[in-house]
Amino acid sequence: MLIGGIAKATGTKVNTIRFYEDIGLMPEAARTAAGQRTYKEQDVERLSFIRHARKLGFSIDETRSLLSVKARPDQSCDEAGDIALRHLRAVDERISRLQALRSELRSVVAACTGGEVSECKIIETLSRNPAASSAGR
Amino acid sequence: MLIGGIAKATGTKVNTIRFYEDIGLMPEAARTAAGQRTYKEQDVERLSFIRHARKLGFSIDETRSLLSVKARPDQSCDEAGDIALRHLRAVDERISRLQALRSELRSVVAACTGGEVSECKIIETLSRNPAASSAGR
DNA sequence: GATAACACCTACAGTTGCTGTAGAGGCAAG
DNA sequence: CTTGCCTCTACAGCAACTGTAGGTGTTATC
Repeated sequence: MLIGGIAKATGTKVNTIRFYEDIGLMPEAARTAAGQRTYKEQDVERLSFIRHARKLGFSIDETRSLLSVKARPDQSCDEAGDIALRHLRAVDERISRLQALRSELRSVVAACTGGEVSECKIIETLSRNPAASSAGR
Repeated sequence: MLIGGIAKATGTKVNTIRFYEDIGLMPEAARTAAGQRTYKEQDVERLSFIRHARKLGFSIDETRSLLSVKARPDQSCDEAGDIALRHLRAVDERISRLQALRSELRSVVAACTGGEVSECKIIETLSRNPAASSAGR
């Protein structure tokens, strides 16, 4: 199986696969005599795992950790649990932030009366000092 | 007022202000004889506007559009309304995606029994093919 | 055997929105 | 006149890819 095959099988772009190899997330692929990368079922599985983790929003580094946990099947999976829990908390926080943002945006949108800019509450709202309440991180 | 002053006044990093000038989001600042940038109240207001828009998640380009709408106070603010509405929709979508992701993550986390990796549902879950249901964008 | 079409190769620039660093020069206080 | 902080330019780096250029391999058809 060449790189295009594994790309299709996993829904990953070819360049992305080479990128994963560059950064060591995928192992260096075996090559044909002409230098083309070849892959086996094992590689497809690993790449699927990576893509799934990435879709769940795990960073490359977290994905790397999950992979290394996976590689030691006889040890405790607490580490994986930790990573996932930490990530869940981060997602929770992102959702709350986005929800707060949404409610502010909604009131901004509702304030648009369609009149002239000088009367437009959107522009007015944005012109007010935002730094007052939120602690910038 | 020098760049450090406006930086403090708006909670923006100095480098970020220079960056905004580079990309034309802030006008080229007037300079002292020695070449140091100087700012007036007007600039503080513009930068505050920008920061507020950015905190609401508007992209640099959207912010640029909002600024140009702001600059024409005698015209209709429909354009600003459009931008804000489009952005609201995008935020809505991001929230739904994150919520879906969260529920998947929750079940992943709940599946961790603390035992060995070979029994760990986290690793198992991630190993399953993720491409089945979700239409990648 | 020639040619076309397509997959693959390396290497690197570009994306977004900054942030950090290096090395040099300005400016007020002691 | 030195110390210490501010400012300057110019550029590298972050995440996580994506896209491009310019070249080579492979396969199918004529």
